[in-house]
Amino acid sequence: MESGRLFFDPSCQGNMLFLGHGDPLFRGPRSMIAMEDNSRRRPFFSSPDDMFDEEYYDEQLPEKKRRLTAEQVHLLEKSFETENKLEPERKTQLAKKLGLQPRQVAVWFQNRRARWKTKQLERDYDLLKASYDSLRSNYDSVVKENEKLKSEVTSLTEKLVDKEVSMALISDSLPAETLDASAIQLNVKVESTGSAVVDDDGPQLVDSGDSYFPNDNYAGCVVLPDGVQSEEDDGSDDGRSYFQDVFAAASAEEHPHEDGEPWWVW
DNA sequence: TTGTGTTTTATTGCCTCC
DNA sequence: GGAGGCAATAAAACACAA
Repeated sequence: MESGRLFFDPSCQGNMLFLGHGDPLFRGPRSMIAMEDNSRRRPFFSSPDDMFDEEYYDEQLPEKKRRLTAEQVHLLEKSFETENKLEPERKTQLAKKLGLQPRQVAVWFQNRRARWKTKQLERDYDLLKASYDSLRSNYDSVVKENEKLKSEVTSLTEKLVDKEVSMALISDSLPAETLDASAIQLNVKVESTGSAVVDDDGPQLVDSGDSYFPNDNYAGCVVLPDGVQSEEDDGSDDGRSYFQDVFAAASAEEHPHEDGEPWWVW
């Protein structure tokens, strides 16, 4: 780039350069002291009055850009903390106080806002990532639990089918009263495994077509074993899973402005 | 000392607001 | 239309490892 940038170095006397927006920037005396020693560096202007001292326009050696002194930066930072926008009056006051051009103060604030914004974005990213990680961890544990419950259902179903087959065989060869007694016995045994597959009311071993699940909580998120059909599986399912709801809820919580959109679409 | 990556200062061009 | 803000960018200044 560097089109139209003019540096006039006074080589210790003063300098002038033209900045954007038509602002001529006059630079004050510069020292030859090494840059690493900030405290000993001289500012662009030794005083506001120097800026308009004619002798600064005399020399025209190429100027290099110099950093603000620690004190200047400190004051600018303090001012930025109180208000990150710069109204004209404050700009003029600050410039006078610091021995800088108002344009320099404005540029400093502009760059400072840009740095602040970058940092803010980083912070937001970290927060979002932490939130995502936590949600992901929750999701993983729920999936694990779901898998565990599914295998439990499969195992219990297999046991149940075995018993039903046995009962069918027995019922062909035994009198009715013996069969009733066996059914009651079987009922008690299954109940003792901790499963809730049998109603408290009494023997209900005959396949009634009812769901194995005590309530609707699992509908839609548990895949039933082959041959076992949920009562809810009647085509009325709207296709939304439990996890979608969870994520939708989490999404709404974190991003109330995101109108119903799931988090993974952002 | 030098090469390289980062930070700071400054410019340019575009946009918005009054 | 001018002033001011912002994004993108250049380039000097600086830090630091090899």
